[in-house]
Amino acid sequence: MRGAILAAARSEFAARGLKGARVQAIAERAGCNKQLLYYYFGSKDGLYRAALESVYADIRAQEQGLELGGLPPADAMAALVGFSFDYLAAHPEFIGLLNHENALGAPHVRASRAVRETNSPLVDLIASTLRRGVADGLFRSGVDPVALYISIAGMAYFFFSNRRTLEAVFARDLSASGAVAGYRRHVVALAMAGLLRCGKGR
Amino acid sequence: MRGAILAAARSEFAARGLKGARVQAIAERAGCNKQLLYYYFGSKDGLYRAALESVYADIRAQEQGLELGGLPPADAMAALVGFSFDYLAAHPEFIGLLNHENALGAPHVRASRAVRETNSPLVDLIASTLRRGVADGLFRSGVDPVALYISIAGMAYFFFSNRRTLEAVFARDLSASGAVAGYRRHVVALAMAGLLRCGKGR
Amino acid sequence: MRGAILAAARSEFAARGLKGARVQAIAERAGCNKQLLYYYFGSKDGLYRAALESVYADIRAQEQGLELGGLPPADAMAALVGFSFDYLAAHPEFIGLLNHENALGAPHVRASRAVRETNSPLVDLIASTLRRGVADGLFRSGVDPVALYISIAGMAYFFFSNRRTLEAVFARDLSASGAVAGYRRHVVALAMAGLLRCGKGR
Amino acid sequence: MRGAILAAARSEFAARGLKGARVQAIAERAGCNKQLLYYYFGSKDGLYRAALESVYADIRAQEQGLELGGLPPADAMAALVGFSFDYLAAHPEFIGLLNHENALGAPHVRASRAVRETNSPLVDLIASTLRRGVADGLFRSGVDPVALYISIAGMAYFFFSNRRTLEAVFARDLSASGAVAGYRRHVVALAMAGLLRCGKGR
DNA sequence: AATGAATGAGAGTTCATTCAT
DNA sequence: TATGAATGAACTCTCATTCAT
Repeated sequence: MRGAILAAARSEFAARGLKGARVQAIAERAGCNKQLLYYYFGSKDGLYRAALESVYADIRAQEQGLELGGLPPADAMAALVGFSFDYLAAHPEFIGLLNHENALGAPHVRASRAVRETNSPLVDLIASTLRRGVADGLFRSGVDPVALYISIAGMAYFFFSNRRTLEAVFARDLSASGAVAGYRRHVVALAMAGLLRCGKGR
Repeated sequence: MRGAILAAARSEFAARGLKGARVQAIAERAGCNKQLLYYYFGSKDGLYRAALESVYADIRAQEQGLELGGLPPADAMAALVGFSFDYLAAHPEFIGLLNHENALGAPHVRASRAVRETNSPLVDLIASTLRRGVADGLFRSGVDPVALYISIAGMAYFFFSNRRTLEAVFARDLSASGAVAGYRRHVVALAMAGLLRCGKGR
Repeated sequence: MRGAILAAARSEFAARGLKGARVQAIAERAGCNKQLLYYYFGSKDGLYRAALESVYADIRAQEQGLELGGLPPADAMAALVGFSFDYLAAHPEFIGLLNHENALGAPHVRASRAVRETNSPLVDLIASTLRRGVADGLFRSGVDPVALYISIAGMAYFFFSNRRTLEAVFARDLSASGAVAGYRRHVVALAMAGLLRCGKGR
Repeated sequence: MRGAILAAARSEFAARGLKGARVQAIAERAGCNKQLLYYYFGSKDGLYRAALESVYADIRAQEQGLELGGLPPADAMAALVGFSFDYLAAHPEFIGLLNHENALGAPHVRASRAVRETNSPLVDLIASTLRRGVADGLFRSGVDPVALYISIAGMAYFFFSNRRTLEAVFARDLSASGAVAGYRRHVVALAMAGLLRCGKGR
């Protein structure tokens, strides 16, 4: 039951934010009554924090499953870009929660030790892959791994996060599987071309 | 007074979204009382729509001011990337409004003819610049202008939109002017390197 | 214009009562703006009083037009009953205004000299007709003219005033002209039979 | 508590109508806070419907308690007229609710199955009593029972419903117990005389 | 673990009315 | 005579939360 409440909370908070979400709606989705949420999580805010931590825990688990050390740097980097894209494609709730949390100024993420420690493994992975690629004479040097992570994630994140307005202003269906796949190729190509030294790897 | 209300609404809706924003707070910021909002805009929703259209009208005006036709393709493209970045840096309200609108599924943007017709000029500019660059043998061919716009905008948008959580998980200050300038250089470099054919333009 | 406002006010107050009526709606019906109502009538309440007095003035004028002195008592009485019925049939606004005024405890009617003096002519007419009929041996004696007026008016008033609920609970259309005419015959017959001494007049 | 709210609602809606009634006032009369009304009845409108149905249920119950089958037709009819009068005398809330409901066009009564089925027993009682009286040669024939019900009820209803304006225009106290009793006698006499064939029953 | 009853705080909206022109 | 701008006062309704069971 606790798990069901948490899952319902993730959806509801992702869709409507902390204040916009309705305790009643979460209870209904979870198939229980409101008071049980208080029994388990103390308050709406407590439930929100738990939901937020649970999505960060999930992405951390997935990232730690990545085994790219054995791959050549270019393949490893392409896999990383693809993973970032695919994870966001598969987890719209993660995007919704982050957007609302950022709108609030991210106080809960700041306050949560568990969350703060989440993304480091991915940046480490990027840093080491970059180093290997530079050492091989394959990648441009001087690329900041954090900046690279942000730009790679941003290309995918913005596509999914702002899909509805983009569809409206460009009069394009960006939800069709073909459109998503096409954009994924574009992102991987742009990122790889942006990293590779000329004359190499193509 | 009407203008003051609209400006206050832009801030408040950007910060808290349609439901989260308080009519009272908007009135206070505008220096009038709540009822005047209803007098001018009919409802909270009507005011929200007006605020949304006003920010789109603003960005359209700025984009139409861009005169890149006379520049060489590479310079034009670099200017475009820079403009996208700088506009978002200067207009956090635009980001806030868009995020909340997307969280709702973008019904107001869909419904607004004025907004739907907004972004085309920029994509046309990208498309013609790309064509010129490809004709010069400078840019890779086969790049979709809409995808390119989304990826360029996304790199900047995500940085500003998710700055707070990124600061928390990477334990970095991304708000310092140096950090912003550094990331801007990264984005321009990555985008240009991603577009140029090798051996050209560098 | 003043007349148009008054007519609009009669409809609106009849339909919704003093508090339920909207100043804005009255102005729209009259084809002017709200502020003009204040210019002419000072306040919503002042307009209400004017509307109330105008309908009472109208019914008084109509009643005073009745010339029944020359008719035989039975004919005169039948004409009176018919007139009461027909007036209410033709003036639903009168009914609406009276209902709402009574719901308030009739403070405006009490306060208005003009209104207080309205109905006397009709009761005088009833009283004299009754007297003549009793003198002729035609009518029962001992009938109170005020009570008679109330019962005669009530039979018609209730029919028109409560028509909608009566239609619902009796599943009958009471608005068709046949239904109204049938009920009118019933009322006249019942009243006349109730007044006549037996063996007389039939 | 639910019952207390319903009773308070009956008074308040009867006195001021659906829109005129104040939720706050109902709550105060019931001795609870506003929100509890919403908890039990969902909305002001829902509470209004419940109040309306409860008064109809009450009058139905009272009517069904009438046992007139064993009385001679004239006595039965006189009892019926008296009952109608006395019920209205004792239940001013019923009158207030009906007046306001009719002013709205009776949408709630129309929509409520429970209410629509209410009044039939009384009309059946009138119809059978009329038949018995006609068969005995006592009553006039050709009297429509529904019309008879409306006229009988109307004589009483109008007296109570419009008492305040009648008092004002006739400068009479119609609220004194003597006045009410006198009018009651008048109504019973007029109705019975209106029904009886001449030479019978007197 | 689960639920009906109850409440304080606050939100959006409506409306009569006034003022300046 | 006519109108745009502005406001105080209320009103309905929603919501997170608590308590007793």
